[in-house]
Amino acid sequence: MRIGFACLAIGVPGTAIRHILKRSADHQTLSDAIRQNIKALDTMIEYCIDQSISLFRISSDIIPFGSSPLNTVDWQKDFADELTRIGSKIREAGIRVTMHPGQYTVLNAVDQAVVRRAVDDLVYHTAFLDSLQTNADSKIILHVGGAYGDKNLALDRFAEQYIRLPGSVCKRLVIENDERLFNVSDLLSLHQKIRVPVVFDTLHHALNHPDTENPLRWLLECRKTWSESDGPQKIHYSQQAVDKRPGSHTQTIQLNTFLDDIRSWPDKLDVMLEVKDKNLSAVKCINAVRPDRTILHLEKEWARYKYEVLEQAPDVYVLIRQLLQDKKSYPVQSFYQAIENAADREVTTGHAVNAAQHVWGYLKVHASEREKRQFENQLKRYQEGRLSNESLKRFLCRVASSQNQPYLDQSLYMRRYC
DNA sequence: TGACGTCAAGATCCG
DNA sequence: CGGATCTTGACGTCA
Repeated sequence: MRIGFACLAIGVPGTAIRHILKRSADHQTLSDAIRQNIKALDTMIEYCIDQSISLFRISSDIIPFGSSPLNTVDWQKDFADELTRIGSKIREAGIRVTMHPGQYTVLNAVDQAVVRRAVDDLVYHTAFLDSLQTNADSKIILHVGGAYGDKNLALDRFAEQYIRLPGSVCKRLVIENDERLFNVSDLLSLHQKIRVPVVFDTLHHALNHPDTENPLRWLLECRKTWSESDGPQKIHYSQQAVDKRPGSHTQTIQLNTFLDDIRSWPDKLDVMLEVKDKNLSAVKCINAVRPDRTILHLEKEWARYKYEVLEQAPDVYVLIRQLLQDKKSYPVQSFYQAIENAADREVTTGHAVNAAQHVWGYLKVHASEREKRQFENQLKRYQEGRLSNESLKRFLCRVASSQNQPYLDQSLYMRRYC
């Protein structure tokens, strides 16, 4: 089983995608952003290789206004060398990259102008994957679109538009069940007509399924829609956030639930996680399913999580340190269970002060007298409620960056503030 | 006409 | 002036 994540990596410097607003989308701005975004993709692929993540969704915003006449940049030509280089890296590492146009790309619309824009968008996504020269398993995932009062007519319109698409687009296009209109049964009937592979989305299925829910049965039905050249069957997996709108994704993947859910699944399967903490959940789930993992992998994870856990729950911090003492063990489930528990705690001022002082312990060695005074002052202001936790961390993050402390730089404690 | 989703750009506020 | 914090954007459908 391969497990991947979508679009952005938390706590990985240099992977942020730049977004451009319409009103500032001039040639130079777009060109600069595209150069930066392609560089960010390269960094992201390096990260995937380093973490042995073999499934990754590239953000549709990698080329801002990629399918709009607003974009006058000939990016395929201007960045051909770099794109080819990244593509080779992806192929050599055996990474499967995919893309997923959003809810606003509606191929089955009644309005022909909307259909034209949807086609343009699919052509753009295809052009991007083609520019990397990835093979046919590198897919573009699309929802069927709107119902317009008659689901069957809407499905027919999708099929009509599909057969008109350029072959290069069809080669990559796959369809996904959605949470409201088109369930997995609708998609399988569409497959009967146009042979397009079906991505099974577990949470959408739970919210919108045919008479029999039985997820495993439908997962296996969808499996039949994937041919050899399409690559391994791909599914989307997410969990429902409690007390949120049905369909809202959780902050992190609950590992125990995930392991329960995958128990009956075939081994040769690509699972794209849809979750707020992105790469963090991907690494977690990979560590839990791969047989080649050792406690060294958990220690590496601990280095990233520890200050965050210390801030949330010092007792859990102590517990995890004990958990990692036996170097012959591999307590992956208890380790992540403890981290998930810590994340559910309220951060108290006392704990936050304790964590900040702990981090400062590393920084003060190389800090200037001025920075030392600043820290004492910031900490005092935080304790008095005159400074936010965020501001305090931002200060620590600035000092850590200036000291070039990658260990702290990449700590999740700092992730939102660097 | 606003909700839906998403998160950074852009705007504005504040010391 | 620079950093912190709030608001908007960009898309199409549907209630």
